[in-house]
Parts: sequence; structure tokens; C-alpha cells
Amino acid sequence: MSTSPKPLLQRQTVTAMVAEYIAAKIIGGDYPGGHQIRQEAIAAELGVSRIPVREALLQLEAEGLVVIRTHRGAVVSDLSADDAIDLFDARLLLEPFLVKKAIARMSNQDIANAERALQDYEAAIARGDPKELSRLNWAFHTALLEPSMRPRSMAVLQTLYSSADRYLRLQIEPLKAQTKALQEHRDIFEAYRLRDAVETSRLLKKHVADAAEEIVSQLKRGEAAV
Amino acid sequence: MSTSPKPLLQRQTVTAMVAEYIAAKIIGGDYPGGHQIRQEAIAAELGVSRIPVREALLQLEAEGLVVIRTHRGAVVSDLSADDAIDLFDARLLLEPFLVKKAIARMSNQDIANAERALQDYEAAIARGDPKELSRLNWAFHTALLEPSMRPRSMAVLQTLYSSADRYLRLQIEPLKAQTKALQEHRDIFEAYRLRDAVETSRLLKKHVADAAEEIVSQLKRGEAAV
DNA sequence: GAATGAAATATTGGATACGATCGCCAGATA
DNA sequence: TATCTGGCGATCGTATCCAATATTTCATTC
Repeated sequence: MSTSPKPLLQRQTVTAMVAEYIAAKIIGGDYPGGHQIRQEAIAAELGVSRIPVREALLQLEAEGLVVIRTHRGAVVSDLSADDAIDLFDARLLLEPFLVKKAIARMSNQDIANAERALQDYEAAIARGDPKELSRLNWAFHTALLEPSMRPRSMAVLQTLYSSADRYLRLQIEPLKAQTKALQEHRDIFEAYRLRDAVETSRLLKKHVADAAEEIVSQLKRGEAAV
Repeated sequence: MSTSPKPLLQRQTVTAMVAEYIAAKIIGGDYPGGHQIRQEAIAAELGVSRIPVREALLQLEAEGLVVIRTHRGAVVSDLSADDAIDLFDARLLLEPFLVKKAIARMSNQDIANAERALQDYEAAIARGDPKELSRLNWAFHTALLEPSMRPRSMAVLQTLYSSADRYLRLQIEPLKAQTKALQEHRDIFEAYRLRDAVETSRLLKKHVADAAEEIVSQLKRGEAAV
């Protein structure tokens, strides 16, 4: 999952491309919470028919980025502090649990994979493309959890992360937060490498909780301002 | 969610009906794990076009009941002991957590709702329709969690439950298990009514864990037999 | 002037038709 | 004989067209 085989000639389905397009718009903030997504408009914009747009929206609904109501179309789901708390609490339960399971069964190869993911993330900070940074950040997290062999839980985490990604953009941008996150990633990996399940889990939990707290307080300020 | 408003004139979309149809087939065991679902076949069977079938399959994929691979169609996801462990572990993390949150903010109305759900479940045992029983069992669980006001976590639990429903049928059928489950439900509700968060959480966890253990051991016997 | 109800418009849901891709197997080739 | 290539059939992915539903507009009534 983290290190996909990367087919040289990558042939995507139109539906997948549309889904990526819309997701990027939402995560990037171009479509704010509450924004109505008109199938026709997207279809015309991208020069495709409405069918792949509809199917893309269905996928995005599963990821929690939009809400679809019958005959009323898709609306970008709102971005509230309560919502963020909801998402992050669930993540805080699952991720530390999974990393313990992962450490219990991981091989040296898995450690190497995580290390590579960490290095990729590190290298990307210098370039500073937020989209890429978010992707590599998550790649590191999944690399840690991958050996747990829990595809269902991982899928759940994936959707939680997709929804939370919009929030993370608030927090991942400031340089100070980036260097803090990097240091935490390094600490987590160090404990991981030593197969210290308890410590890794603890650090990971704190890492996620800190980010969550930062984001929630930022959102609450925003909501109060409105 | 638990006590849906039950619209008098119930107008469903074709996609939703198809999704229900396929889900019932899967949960009921008519489509076993690994079974290929042909869009055309379903469409012909129900007298609809392939479009709603496709969209139904997309939803079922989000619920984890099927896996879709590009140009290769949908396959009913396998039913393994590992998979069940994966699903139930995630549930065991989320559900006790949510019930604590629920108790912290619930009203007397919420307690009444849970009590009604318990009574409905109780009444259904006599009739013994497994599909109805499964539905009401879950309705009771969601009634307990509803006051937590955590829609995202609830949605996750919903998908976990949908996937696990197939397994639960193994365990929910025997009469002995039913009476045990009912007693546990009563105990849970009693602690819930008294707003004893710790005890409710503990009982709920044990309730789910017992069911999980039963199912996993049954699956392992099955796998060993093959 | 506000509320109600009915046509008009916009938007989504679904059906049919066509094009793209995959898996299999016969036949060619080494 | 074993392997590779190319074609065939089956199945999925997408476009175009039609139907059903929701929303808006506007006339009508109290």
C-alpha cells in the first residue's frame, strides 16, 4: 500500500481521475464546506460525461468528503471542530493499537520500508509542496502499520485520514509544526526499529494527539471568529 | 439512525434497492466469499440496467462486502478468521469508547429510546427471523451510542458491523446464544440507565468480545475442516 | 402584503448503446 | 514439447439520451 509497484504507464480509470480531481479541490479548500457539487458542471469542466462524476462522488461519500442526498446532489461536508474531534478520537484509538500489532509481527524488511518512508518525508520537507508532504506523511504512518496485517482496520484509518486531511492542511503548513512533526517521526521510528511496542505506541499517540489538539483549537478560534 | 422515521410512502432509489438485494444475498450466504458478481446478471435478474447495479456495488465496496478491481468486476470478499478478528478488534476499540461519550451527554429521552430498542429486540426473539433479529440487535447497539454525537465514528462502526454481519449470523442463530445475548443486553442497559459509564463500557466490551471469540473459534474450526 | 398552489426550469437518477479491457485458447514459432 | 503471439468472447467502463424528482418562479387568493 505504501510502496505501490508504480506501473510505468499508469492507466487510470476516468472515475478515479475525477475522484482525485474533486478530492483535491475539497482538500485544497477550493470547494468549502457546504458547497454544492453539480455533476454537470464537473463533467463539462473535465470534458467527460456525468457517469464517472457520479461514481466518483459515491467514492468520496464513502470517504466522508461529501454527503449525497437523493435527487439533491452532493454537498461538501462541513468542517467543524466537533467533526475533527470525532475523526481524531477514532484515529487515536486505532493507530496506537495497530502499531503494537505491527511490531509484534514485523520483519526487517518492514523496518526498512518504514525507514525509507521516513527519508522520503524528510526529503520532501525541503521542497515544501503541501500536497506531496501530506501524502508522504501518511505514507510513513501506513508504513508503520502495514505489518499488522489488518486490512479492514487500515481501510478505516484510510478513510479517517482522507476526511482529516483537510484539517491537517491547517496544521502541516507552518514550518515550525513541520520540524516538530519530523522530530516526532524520527523518535517514533527509533522506538519502532527497536521493537519497543509500548513506547512506539505512546509516542505515536502523543504525536497524533498533539496535531489534533492544535487543529481543534485553531478551528475553535475560527468558529468563534465567525 | 436507530429509530428511522419510517416514511409512510417509502420511495427508494433503484440503486438502494439493488444494494439491499445484493447485501442480503451476501449476508445470507447465497453469494459465498470469492463469488464473482456479474453486473449484467444482477441487472437482468432484477429487470434494471447495469448503472444502478454498478453504483450499488460501489457502496457495498465501501462497506467492505465486496472488492472491485478495474475491468475485472466485483468479488464477494472472503470470510476468514483473520478478517473477523480484524473487524471485531476495531469494534472493540470504538464501541466502548463511544458508549462512555454517550453516557456523558445523554438525556432521559435517549435512555427511553434505548429501552424501546431493547424491548423490540426482546420481542423479536420469539419470532426468530434472523434478518430481523440482526437488525434489531444492531439497532439496540446504535441506540446506546447515538447520544455520543459522533457521526463519523458511528459511520465507521456501521461499516464494521455490515461486514461482520455475515459472521454474526453464525453465532446469532443458536437459541442458547440468543438468550445469553439478551441477558447481556439487559445488563448493559441497566448500567446504562444508571449512567454508570465504566460498568456499561466494561459489559459492552465483554459482550462484543464474547461474541467475537465464539465466531472466531467457529471459523477456525471451519477453516481447519477445509 | 403574505401565503398558497401550479407551471417552468434545473438537476439528478436510470436506460440504452457503444467502446475499451481482460482472460482464455488456438495456432505459430523456437 | 514448451512458449509466445494474436484473435475471440465475455465483461466492464463511459457516453448519450430519456424519465423522475426537486427547486424556483410566478400567478392567485385571502
